[in-house]
Amino acid sequence: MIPLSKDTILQSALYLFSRKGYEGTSLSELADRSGMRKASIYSHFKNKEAVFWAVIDRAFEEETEKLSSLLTETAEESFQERLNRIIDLHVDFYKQNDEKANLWRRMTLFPPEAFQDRLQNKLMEYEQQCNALLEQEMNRAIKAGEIAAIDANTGIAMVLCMVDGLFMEYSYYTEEEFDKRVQAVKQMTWRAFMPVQR
Amino acid sequence: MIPLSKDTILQSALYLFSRKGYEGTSLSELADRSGMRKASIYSHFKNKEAVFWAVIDRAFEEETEKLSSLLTETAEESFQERLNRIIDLHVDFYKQNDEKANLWRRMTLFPPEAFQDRLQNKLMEYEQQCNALLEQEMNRAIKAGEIAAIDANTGIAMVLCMVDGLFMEYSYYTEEEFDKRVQAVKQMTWRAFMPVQR
DNA sequence: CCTACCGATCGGTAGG
DNA sequence: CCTACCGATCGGTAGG
Repeated sequence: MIPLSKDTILQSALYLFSRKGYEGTSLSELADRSGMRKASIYSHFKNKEAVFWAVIDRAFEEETEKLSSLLTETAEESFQERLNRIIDLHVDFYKQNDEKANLWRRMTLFPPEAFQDRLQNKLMEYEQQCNALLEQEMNRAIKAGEIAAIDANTGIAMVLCMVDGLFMEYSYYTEEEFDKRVQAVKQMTWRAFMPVQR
Repeated sequence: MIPLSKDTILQSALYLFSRKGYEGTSLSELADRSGMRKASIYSHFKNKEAVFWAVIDRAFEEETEKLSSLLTETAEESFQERLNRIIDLHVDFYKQNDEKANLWRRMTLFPPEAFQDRLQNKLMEYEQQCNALLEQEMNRAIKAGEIAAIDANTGIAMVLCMVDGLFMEYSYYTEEEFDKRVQAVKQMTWRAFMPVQR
């Protein structure tokens, strides 16, 4: 459906934008990597900005889709299982989509100035979905006595903070060290939620 | 001690590097902001790279100093207090040194390619100190029965992950929303550590 | 601290 | 998809 050479440009752009950022990637690098001359990129995209949005829109679509499938597919599972699932969804994303995860990291923290607002909107949409999944699940688990009676927003804030922390840490620890951290985080997160006698 | 105009360049460079990154900052911008011509920067620094390391070295020195004072000053306090202190040390840093914190964020995740190794070393030094403080304190608190008998490395991993998560979140939430998250994180972190009967 | 300049590279266009 | 080109800007230097 998408012409071969256009798709090649998009793949090369994902690679380069994730490693060098938008401003740090030149159209001639992009052309080299795509096996054509710089000017030829303009037969597929209006300008550099259009390449950017094509890459970003595609990446966001794929991830929001994954999250909403998780939402429907795991409706029957326990809180602890579902909690681990949402952590794993993110951890697997960091591990298996190295380039896309790194692009996400860049766009969250250091968006190109001119694109900041439009990117912020896209990120908020994603976070809303994540929040909804967790809130619904948390309230259900509290009622069932499966976890302690914590304020749902407090619990959600903590889970998302752990996910964000792992997100950062993945890019500067070795894979072995990172896996230890994921285990530690799951264990301690569950300790924070489990019901206790006081 | 440091000549006025040299210090002005360093301040401007911190401002610009934190907002636009190293490669994204041009020497002419830096000159404009410092109230001089581009060529004049070369009377104070050998080249752009030398400006970079002057900014970075200064920022790291200040932060490692703060951490080691905390280590000695709070020796008498309880685990929960000291845990909150180390979270606050970082949160206050994000809030009160906006530019420096943002520079730190950039250098952790997206270091300029050529400087990556030297930066990694500096960051590891800092993390070692943080680790040492927490490990010593955690083992003491476990022995005293003040917290549950968790593996120290597991506990440390969780605290650092929360701090890293807040680090990311500070740059994309409003201050009000962020403060709520800090409170939530402190509360849930303590729940994960407190001793329980099972 | 300045003016005046260097070669290299940037994003983008003309015209085919 | 190409060759050939544009004005603007980059980091850095000469010489004062």
